[in-house]
Parts: sequence; structure tokens; C-alpha cells
Amino acid sequence: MPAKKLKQLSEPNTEAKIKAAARIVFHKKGYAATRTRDIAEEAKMNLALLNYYFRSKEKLFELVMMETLGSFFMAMGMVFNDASTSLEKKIELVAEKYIDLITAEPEIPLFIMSEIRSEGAAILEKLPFMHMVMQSTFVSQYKHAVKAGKITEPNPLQFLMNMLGLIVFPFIGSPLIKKVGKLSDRQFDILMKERKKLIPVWMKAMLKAK
Amino acid sequence: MPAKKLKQLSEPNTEAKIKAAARIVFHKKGYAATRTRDIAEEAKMNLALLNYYFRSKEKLFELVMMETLGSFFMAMGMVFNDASTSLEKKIELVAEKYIDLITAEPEIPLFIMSEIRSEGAAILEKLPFMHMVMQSTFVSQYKHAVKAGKITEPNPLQFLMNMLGLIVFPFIGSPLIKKVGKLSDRQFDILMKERKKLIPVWMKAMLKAK
DNA sequence: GTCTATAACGTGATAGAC
DNA sequence: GTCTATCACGTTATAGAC
Repeated sequence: MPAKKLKQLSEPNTEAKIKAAARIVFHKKGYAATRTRDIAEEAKMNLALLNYYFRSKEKLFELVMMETLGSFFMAMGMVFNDASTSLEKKIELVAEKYIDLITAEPEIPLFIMSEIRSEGAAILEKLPFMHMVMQSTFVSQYKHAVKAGKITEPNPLQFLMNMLGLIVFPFIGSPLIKKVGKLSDRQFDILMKERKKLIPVWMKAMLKAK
Repeated sequence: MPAKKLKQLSEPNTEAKIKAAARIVFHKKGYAATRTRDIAEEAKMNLALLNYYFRSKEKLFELVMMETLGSFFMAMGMVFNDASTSLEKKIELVAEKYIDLITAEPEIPLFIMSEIRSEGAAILEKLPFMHMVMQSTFVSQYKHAVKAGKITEPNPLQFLMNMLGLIVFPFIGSPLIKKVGKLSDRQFDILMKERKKLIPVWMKAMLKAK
């Protein structure tokens, strides 16, 4: 039924509209600060429909949370486990991919970190990616390079923190950065775009630092 | 009256106890998720005393928020505006000072970022430090080094984001890092301690990267 | 200053008409 | 499926006794 499919694309059904609205509001305000009324308003829907489709605020939140976590870490998992790319290429790919991803939805990193703090790290158990990072081809490539003397810092965790810090922190601290640098949203995005090329350069310099 | 002062030091008065408890709970859970009952319980005080001393949850929060922001950014302001230290020395001092500061109260960075998101960046207006970063001796030293060809990246904001990312992000993402690396709290702290020496090395390598 | 009791309000959720 | 009206509950804040 192509007619029905077309209709879904142009006019999402009620359930999808509410979920999309919930995603926006939860990402922006976090679980505790969002009111179910905020979500209904954002979706331009009646409040009762939220419970009709999703039973409760909590159930709706868990759904959004899992989708957000899944898409966010899946992207990294794909890059990290690709045996056909070099370590240096992986750095480029992660920087490029994540800065694009987060620029599209800048609230995601702070949302994830805040909610993990509130709910406890137990949610992370459900993500297959978490358990396999240290067994990824990325880490074995890293260790190999350490043995070959191409990298000074032996601990891949330090490397991981550095890369994520360089990529993710500017978004988490964006209000601060914008204020200090007197940047418009657009100017900020330009800086981030520049970082897509700069971060790999910086990371490679760090690898050989001593 | 040394007797009275001694008593204050060993047994803080009710007001101070409540404020200290509020600091702990607000830092851990954020404004929206903390209940005034949580604070009273943490302080082992009657709930009504909170309103007696601080009028409202919001007033108490603003007090905590301002103290936290003030102490956090003041430390950076001191280092950044010291004309007697070199750029490289400033990097060392900031890394050392902030990793110690945040290790003592690891919730602070995420607390600050989360609450700025909720309340809007307007709070930052009240902080003198925010307005003068770009006029600090740190930035003029940076620009000077760029002109002298010692630094490849001309924008001090990129440098600032990098330094803060390397220092602050691991704490914001600590549940993630601990999970991925299967680290205990103690092991995590050791990694952070290592970073006090490593970050200046990495930053210096980045400065010359191209 | 500190307590108990309670008021006033906001929020999540549901019943029941349409 | 969608709406209005309303309930049930938790939370902030205060009144008033001690």
C-alpha cells in the first residue's frame, strides 16, 4: 500500500508524533524536569493520549532513552569494529561522524550523561557495545601500535577519553563556550565543523607526544 | 571568642548543615530531581527548618549554584590572569588544580552543565570571569605565541575547548569510562591522577600539530 | 529555633462520554 | 482513537504550638 506509506511519511500518526515530541523535550530538559503536559503540548496532542499509547511517563522515557543510547553508540561500534580501516582512519571517521550526529541533535551528550547519573549506570548493561569496546579491533590496533613503538601512551582508555573529550565536550559546554567567545549558534557550528578536520590532526600529534 | 569559633568548626550550626547537605544533594541529582525532603534527611534536620533559614527550595538552590560556580571559575581566573607564569606553566597549573578540585567533588562539572542547560545561560552573566576570559593574559600570551609561529591553531577558543575537554570530560563521562574499562572508583582516580602530568604533554604536542 | 500538622498546589494517570 | 473532567498523590511551604 504505497498510499498509506506516503501518508505516514508526510503525516506521522499520533503515536509517532508523541514519541518524537517526547524525544525533543526529554533531551532538552531531562526526565525529572519534563512534565507530561510539556510533551503533549510539543506534540500538539491531548495529554490523555500519552498514557493511552505509552501507559506512563516512565515507559515513554525508557523507550526514548533506549533509542537514543542505541543510535548513539551503534555508530561508534560500527567504526571501532571495522577491520578494514586503520587506526588513523578510525579517528577521522569517528570525529566526522559524531560531530555531524551531535550537531544535528546537540542535546544528546548532556542528556545521556545526566540521565546515567540519575538512573545509575545500570542502563549501560543493556548496551552490547559497552562490553565489547575493549575487545574491539580498534583497541587491538591500538595495542599493536603501542608495541611497535608508534604510540607513547600505553593505555587505550586514556586515548578514548581524549578523543571523546575533544569531540563531545564542546557540545556539553556549548553555553559556556558561546558566552566566553560571544558566538552565535551559527558561529559555534562553524567552529565544530572545523574540528572535524582538526581533531584527527591533534590526536595524531598526541599519540607521539612524550 | 575562640570558644564559639571552635564550636562552629567542630559542630556547624543548623544553617550551615542544611546548606552543606543541599550542596551534596543538588550536585548529585540536580534541581528538578531533588526533593526538599532529601536535603532535610541528608542534613538530619527537620524539613521546616529549610524554609525557616532559606525561605524556599529555589533560594537555597541559587545560593548553592552561585557558590559552586564562583569557586569553580575563580580558580581558573586566578591562573589565567597571572602575568608571572608562561603559557606552558598555565596549562600545567590548570590541569593539576582542576583534576584535584574535581576529584574532590566529581559531580560538579555535570551539575554545572546540566543546570545551565535548564536555567539558560543567563546565570553566567553574573560571573565576572566569563566576560574577561578573552581579555586575560592567558589569551594574549596565546595570540603572541601564534604570531611567533609557535602555535599552529590561531583560535584560542579551540585551544580552550581542547584543554577543558581533556580535563573535564572524563569526569562527566565517568560512569561510561568505568563501565567500559571495568574500573573501580579507586582505579578511575589513579587514571585521573596520571592525567595531571599527561595533559600538559599532550597539549604541548597539539600546539605544534599541523 | 525547632517541631507537628496541614494547607495549597502541581503533576501523573484514569474514567467515561463521544 | 480522542476528548473533558477529575482523581490520587507527592511536594513545597507555612501556621501555630512548644
